[in-house]
Amino acid sequence: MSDNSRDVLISVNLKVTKGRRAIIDLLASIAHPYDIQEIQKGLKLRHVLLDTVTVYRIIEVFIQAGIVRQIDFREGKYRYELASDHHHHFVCRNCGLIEPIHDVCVAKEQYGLIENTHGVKVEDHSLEFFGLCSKCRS
Amino acid sequence: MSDNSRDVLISVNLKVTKGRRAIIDLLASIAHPYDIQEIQKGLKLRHVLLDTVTVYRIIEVFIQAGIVRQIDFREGKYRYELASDHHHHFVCRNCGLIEPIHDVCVAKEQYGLIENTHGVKVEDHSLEFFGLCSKCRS
DNA sequence: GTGTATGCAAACGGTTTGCAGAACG
DNA sequence: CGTTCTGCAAACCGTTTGCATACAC
Repeated sequence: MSDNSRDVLISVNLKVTKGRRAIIDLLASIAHPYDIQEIQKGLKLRHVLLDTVTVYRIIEVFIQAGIVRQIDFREGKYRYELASDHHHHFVCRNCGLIEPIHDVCVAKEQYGLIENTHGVKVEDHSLEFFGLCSKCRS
Repeated sequence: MSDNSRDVLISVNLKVTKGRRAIIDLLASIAHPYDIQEIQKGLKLRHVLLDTVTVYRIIEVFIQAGIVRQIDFREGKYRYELASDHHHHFVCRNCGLIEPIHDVCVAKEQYGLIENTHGVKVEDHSLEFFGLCSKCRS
């Protein structure tokens, strides 16, 4: 288990447990957001057995601490990824392929405008693109 | 019931039924997206009684037809609004207030770039902002 | 008349809650 | 050692499915 996971937890004042460290390591290693089941199975491959409920609770704590982001791909469930690595996704509506979009985020540039116009404080946003992947186009 | 609802249904080749017309009229009248329960209750106030399942099925048909958009505010359920009126939303993470954001949509401008870079066809996107509303800031 | 839309009952999947025991600091 | 985290069982809620009846075209 990486030293990084311990450091991350300490930096946000969370207790260091085996499950929490393993989830941070797992999320740091994946190419696209995982749902709760995938996280649990990924942990199992790493010989870390956590109850589904525990995974939910750890993820919830991580979201509150701001180190994990909750993502919706219109599947009727959420996916999760580390918040540190800000980017968006393209989701194929036919085969479900998920592709990270690493281009400049244009949404953040709008925060100031929205805050001034509406008197709110913007902290986060969701931005996902939907359509057909190259395979499903043909 | 408005003539508009009949016209909309005919224009997308859907059968004209009382429930479908009522849902279109309802969605055309609301200031922010409704969830399934709110739609059903809103219909009840208009003396249109539809089973929950029927509301789900009508909404599903409308999404396929492209006249309704599905929206996620990280509540564990979806909300719906007419697709004709493209805009985004600000959601207060404390009190749940929903505010429409009518500024220019910067996400659509990215479609071409993403399509060229990733070889996909972008058809739609989600873009919602989260934070604290003016009341909850203080 | 034919095919689709609706209502009802039941199932389903993701998520949350309560409580007792285990582990962190 | 006190507080927090975890596991287990059960409940919860949004959503989907199967089938019989009613309605649109």
